[in-house]
Amino acid sequence: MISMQDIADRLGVSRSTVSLVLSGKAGSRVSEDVKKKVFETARELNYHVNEVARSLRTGSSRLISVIVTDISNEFFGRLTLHIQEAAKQAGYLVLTINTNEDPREFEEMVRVLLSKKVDGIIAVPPPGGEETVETIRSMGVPVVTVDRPAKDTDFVGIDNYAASRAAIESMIKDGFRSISLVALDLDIAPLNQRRDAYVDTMKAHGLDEYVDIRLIPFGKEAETDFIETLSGLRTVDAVYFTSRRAFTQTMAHVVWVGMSIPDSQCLFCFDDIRPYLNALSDVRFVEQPVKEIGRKSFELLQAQMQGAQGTGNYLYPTQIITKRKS
Amino acid sequence: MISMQDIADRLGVSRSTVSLVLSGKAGSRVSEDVKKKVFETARELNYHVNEVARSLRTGSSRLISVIVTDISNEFFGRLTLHIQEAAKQAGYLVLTINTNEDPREFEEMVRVLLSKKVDGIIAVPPPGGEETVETIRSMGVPVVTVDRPAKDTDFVGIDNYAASRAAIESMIKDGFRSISLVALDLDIAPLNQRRDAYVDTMKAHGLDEYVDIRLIPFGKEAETDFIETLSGLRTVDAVYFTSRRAFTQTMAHVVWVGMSIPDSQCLFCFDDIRPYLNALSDVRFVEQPVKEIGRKSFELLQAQMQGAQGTGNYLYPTQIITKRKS
DNA sequence: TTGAAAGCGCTAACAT
DNA sequence: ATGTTAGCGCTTTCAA
Repeated sequence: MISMQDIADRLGVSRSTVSLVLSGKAGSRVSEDVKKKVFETARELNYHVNEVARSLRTGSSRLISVIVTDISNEFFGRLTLHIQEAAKQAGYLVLTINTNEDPREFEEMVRVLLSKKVDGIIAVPPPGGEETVETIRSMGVPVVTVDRPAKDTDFVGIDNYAASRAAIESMIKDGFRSISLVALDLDIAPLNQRRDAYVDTMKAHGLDEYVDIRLIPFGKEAETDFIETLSGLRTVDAVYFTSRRAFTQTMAHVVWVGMSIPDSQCLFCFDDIRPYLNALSDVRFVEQPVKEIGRKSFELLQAQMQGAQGTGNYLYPTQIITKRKS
Repeated sequence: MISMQDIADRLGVSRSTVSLVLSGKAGSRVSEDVKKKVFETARELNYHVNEVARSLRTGSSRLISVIVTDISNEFFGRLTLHIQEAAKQAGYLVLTINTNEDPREFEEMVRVLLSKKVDGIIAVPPPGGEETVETIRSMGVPVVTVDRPAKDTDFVGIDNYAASRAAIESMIKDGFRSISLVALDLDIAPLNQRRDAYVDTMKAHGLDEYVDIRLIPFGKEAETDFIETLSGLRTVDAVYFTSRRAFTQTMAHVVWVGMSIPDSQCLFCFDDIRPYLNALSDVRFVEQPVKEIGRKSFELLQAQMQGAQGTGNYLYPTQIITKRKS
């Protein structure tokens, strides 16, 4: 492996001179002549800086981590994508981590990441992950939470309650009365808020009797798990899915249990299901500005890495998309 | 920051002793008494090993990279997930990279990764990325390609030609004759092979006159780009999408241009579209064993990291899933 | 304008 | 059973 020493030896200069030149910090401290020779020799020898050594010396790894619950979930995939784009611009590489909604995995991976000396962490904390977020903070490592807030940290997300209320009201306004809710059986803030807004809004409109909550067992795939969840769902006016995962899992199973979806039924999903717009007669969904959320979270992390305090909440507006088959 | 030296000072032993104990390499070389004290003190001081220093010293970063074209694409999201799971088991962290199908980004990021001293790279090479793969190899860094093969490297994927032929034959067998193909306008091996198999199979069955290829401009989102692609598509017996992205983009736009999908039409997609099974009358798709592909690619990388040569092709069988609305 | 020297935190060969 | 020492490749202060 070629090191700066090799270049220095070749040219009969010291390795500090080479370092100065190659890291662009030479300014007028090194003669143009020497500079040119250093660059030439570096190219000739096919020299590449060893970032590990640099990290050890400078104390900065130029590595951040994005911790999500499941990278194969399209929402988190996009979120990660946009954070990566922003990070790349700023010269950071990103370590992605999946916690699978497990606080122990979260904690374990954070420990590893801190050992790896990441410069910052953007996390979607799993249920019960609050202390781990606190650990990160207490180690003096910048941290931003996304999608689910945590105490005393920058948070970027949406107002789930308000967005969910708007969703329910859009359906009620169009005359749907018996609206059932389908959700993953998962105790996380966004899903809880969406559920609460559903209940409150239904009650506010005198539709108490139609409140109907069905939970999909999380992490299971067996068809039998769905039988109960789906039972009688055909007869309601509308179905409200509180996450895309809830929607796609239901859609994937609905057919296996011999169900079909009535043309008159309205399907409302929290999160983008644009590709389904054509296939069903009345589909609506809440769109989160995931690109903005991703970019903002990196921006906040970067601010913290430059010394900012970081205890703000940044809520983005959502949008309801509606399309009825004509 | 607490270092091994701090622990050594506290106990009046040398830091090599501490290192030996903490890295589990002590064996019988250090007395049980000292071992216990070292562990205790480490806990007390809340010591965590500095992996950067360790990497510099050992020459191994315990970091690998997964380079895909787009992490927000569900197929690649799942692939990444499964690689991460395998990597975590083996004690590696993974840096994910998006190339956006751009060979220049691919090359640039590989340069950065090599500087970061990653122990290995699993890549989905973008079109024109062959030399960059060669660069990785020439630097002596283990590399495995997935989804798209490259010369002289381990490759994991499927037999796209055979799978595509089987897809077309399944439709022909059921009496569909005018079968149109919709694909992303992208010059990459898997898509080309799927297209070739389509043409060949149609011809082999005397359906030359129905061969009809429609390309979706890659990376554009404007509705106008789809008008031409979709024109007249309503009248064919079946539509064959050579990737999920082609399918979802089409489905998302079909409705905006005032189209609908006839009940008699068969939609066939390369890649899992299970959630759509219910929504359309005759949907079929090719399923890739993405979990196996992911795990195998890490396994091969690991073998290379342990000294294996690595020039094998590993093709996995695919499966056709069919569901008609009853 | 350049060089010498120290040191980041760790490991491992070699002594004792 | 434990300590000494050298050094991984780099940056940075201080001296020349």
